Amino acid sequence: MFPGIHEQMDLIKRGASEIIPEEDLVKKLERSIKTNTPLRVKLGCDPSRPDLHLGHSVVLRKLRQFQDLGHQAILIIGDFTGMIGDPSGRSKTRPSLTLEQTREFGQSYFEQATKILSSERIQMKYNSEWLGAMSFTDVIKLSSKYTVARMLERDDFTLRYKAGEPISMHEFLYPLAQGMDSVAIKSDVELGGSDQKFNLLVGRDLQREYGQEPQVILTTPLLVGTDGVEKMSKSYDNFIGINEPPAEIYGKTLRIPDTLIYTYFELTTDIPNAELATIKRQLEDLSVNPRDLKRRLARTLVAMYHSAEAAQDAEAQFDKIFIDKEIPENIEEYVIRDRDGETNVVGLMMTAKMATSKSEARRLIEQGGVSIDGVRVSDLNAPVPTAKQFILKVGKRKFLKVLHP
RNA sequence: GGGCAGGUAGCGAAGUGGUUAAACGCAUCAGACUGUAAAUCUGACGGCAUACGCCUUCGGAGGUUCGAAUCCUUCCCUGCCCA
Repeated sequence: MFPGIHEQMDLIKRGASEIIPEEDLVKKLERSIKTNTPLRVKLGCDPSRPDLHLGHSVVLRKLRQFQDLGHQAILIIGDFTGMIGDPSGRSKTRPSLTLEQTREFGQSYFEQATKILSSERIQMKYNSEWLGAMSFTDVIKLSSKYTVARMLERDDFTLRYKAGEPISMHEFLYPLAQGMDSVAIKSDVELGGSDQKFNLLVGRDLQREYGQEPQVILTTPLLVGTDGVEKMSKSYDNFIGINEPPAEIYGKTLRIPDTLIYTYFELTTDIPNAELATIKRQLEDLSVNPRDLKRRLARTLVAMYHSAEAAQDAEAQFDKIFIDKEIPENIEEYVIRDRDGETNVVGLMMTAKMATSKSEARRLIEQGGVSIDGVRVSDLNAPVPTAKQFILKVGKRKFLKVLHP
């Protein structure tokens, strides 16, 4: 029923950043094959940000591979831990959420995650189920199992501590809470981004404390965002969301720096290893224009989250707008209503939400960023055209079809 | 509990009574150049006013003053040291 051990390890190791300890994973797999029992593979989700992006997809795809190998995926929605906010990689305390908010986000997270995961061999659990049931006594017992010095080993804590930045007590509880998740579901393997390493290791310690065989941890690299500098994250606004429309995914992908092309192919697509090697070579010897590889990457991603047709479409639209400088086909429409505020272009931009203030609208016009039906608006007092409908373009990529009632 | 240092625009960081809507850097946005890449260059970057100018901002509240981010009182928040 399960593929052979080498076949499994090959797939599992691909794109993994660390497996700790690897020999334990081999042992677990061997036993799984022998006893015909799937491994319980855990992935904790932080529901504080409800929109999944390619950065999340890296580890989700890893989980998917385990599913494909016949193992059991267990998605933990951290509704309870979401109230703490994971301090990983943060230089600041995160805002805490209410249980209700995290629940809501959790549901949406699951829906999005299943775009990547298989609907077979998957379980979803909210960790409030067991964490919420713990008494203060339980929490004291739990915290007695870890020392302050060990907590401070964690890079981000150390950095913050040395920099004189605040660290709240409850943040120390986060790794412990996450570790309890592993105890609660008796996980064999836990996946996470490489910034999760510490938390995942705590899970091992706690399982041992609670008399279980420690989980193996597998970390995946952090995907660099579209800015080419920071890790992909909503708060840096450098993300490509898996729920975004085809045109967005396509356009954003084409805007990533060339240096990321290979990594994106490697971590976010299913392109076979042999192809990957070719791409790497092409990028190195420049036998292919990097732009063409990037276009392929963009098509691949749109196809993954939408469809092959959508990918073709997105590319055609893109070329039309940016290469032929034409206007796209499906533009949002706006019907003029408030005639007082919309006698000139500046007012129209405001009410149609193409600018956040009149000052901004003026600024955009002054800088030559606004055009109507392809003609640059140069007059700050330019009246709204009387034509039945016209195309308002702001910046490079914001279009609006404006209609008179 | 005591002592000290801080809280300035998205972030970092100047500014200690008036010419400060507030230097500078980063981020952002627009334009040029391009492959909507990177790099680079130019400009903008609180709001309202085409401009003059006006209004609102420097943790919160109150006060002193012709005038405060800058002085005083008080409250909230943070870090460090001592106990």
